[in-house]
Amino acid sequence: MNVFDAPGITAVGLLYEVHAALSTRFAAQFEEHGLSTVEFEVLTRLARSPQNQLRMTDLAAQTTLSTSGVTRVIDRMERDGLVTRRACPSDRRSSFAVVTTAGLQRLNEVLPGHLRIIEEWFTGQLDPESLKALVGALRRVRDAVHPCATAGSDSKCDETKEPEPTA
Amino acid sequence: MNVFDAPGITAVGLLYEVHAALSTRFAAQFEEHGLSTVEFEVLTRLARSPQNQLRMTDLAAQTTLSTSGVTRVIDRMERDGLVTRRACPSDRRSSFAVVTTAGLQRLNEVLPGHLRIIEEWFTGQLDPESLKALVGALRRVRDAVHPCATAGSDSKCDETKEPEPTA
DNA sequence: CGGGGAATATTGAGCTGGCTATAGTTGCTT
DNA sequence: AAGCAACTATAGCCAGCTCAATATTCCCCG
Repeated sequence: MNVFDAPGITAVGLLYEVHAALSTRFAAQFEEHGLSTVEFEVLTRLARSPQNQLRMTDLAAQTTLSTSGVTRVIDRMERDGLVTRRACPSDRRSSFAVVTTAGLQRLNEVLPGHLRIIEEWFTGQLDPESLKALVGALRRVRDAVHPCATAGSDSKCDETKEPEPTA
Repeated sequence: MNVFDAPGITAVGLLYEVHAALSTRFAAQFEEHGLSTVEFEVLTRLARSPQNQLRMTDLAAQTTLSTSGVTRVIDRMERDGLVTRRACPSDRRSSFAVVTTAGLQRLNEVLPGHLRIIEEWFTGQLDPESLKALVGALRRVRDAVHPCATAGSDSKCDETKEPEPTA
């Protein structure tokens, strides 16, 4: 009847609802372990990077934060002992954020519950074919609207840009 | 090999990526018309409500904002002439937010482009069967993790809680 | 070499939203 | 009928983020 019932609106609305529900649930579990969502994201990104480290700029590119946002979240996490800063030997402008053993341990405390929630709230709700269809459709959309897609052969978008882990 | 390649992580990561890409694109278009994402969401919610109005509390329940957040966004939108406050005749504690004709006009300026972006970035990337599968899967997850689902027969979750329009 | 433009991280200023307290209102209960 | 608990909107305070400005460093090109 009205525009708000358009199929596209419904689909996007569902996507937003699921995203919001998952985000809220994830955040609640992160908080049980004294982490915010961005802190978990930073830990994850660092832990899956070579030598458990990433330049501030690259960390910003892999998260939803600006570079100044990264500076501040690393400030907090360094204060809490989860990461440290390390000067880049080859470029004195850059500095690395390195996850500490305490940071890795914190991540290991959080991950099992995180995976359990994903299973309980998301993947476990779908039979394998539906999940495969969902992932396939999302991947197609992602590939089509990926920042690289619109920027053409932008070299900034190299293969190191992985799907965001969960946050 | 490592935990980050678990299927659930990949699926959630894709969901987050698509959500982030759409959010960013939507926000850019909203900004062309001088609206923020929450302002668009408020306009949409009001416009699809009876008499173009909603109590502050109900508006908060239908958005991602707290009640004080709603107070403030309505402050800004009232200042910009998009909505007005109206006292509730039957309950002097409540007040309605009512969308003005200027607000409706602004919404009508934004919506066509919004729908076009949804088509271009999302639904248009999928063949009809894939889109149907995607919507079906999302709906199943949504129904399973919907706030009402965990709260049991919580009367606060009535049928007026629709899928979020797009933001 | 050496200068100008790009890149990098950080800081300050400002905006936005949540949490909590508060004041006013309602309606139930005894 | 009175009191009390719940509800409603708002204001104060604070956390976290982005944007713009800044200082330092790198690189390219003459």
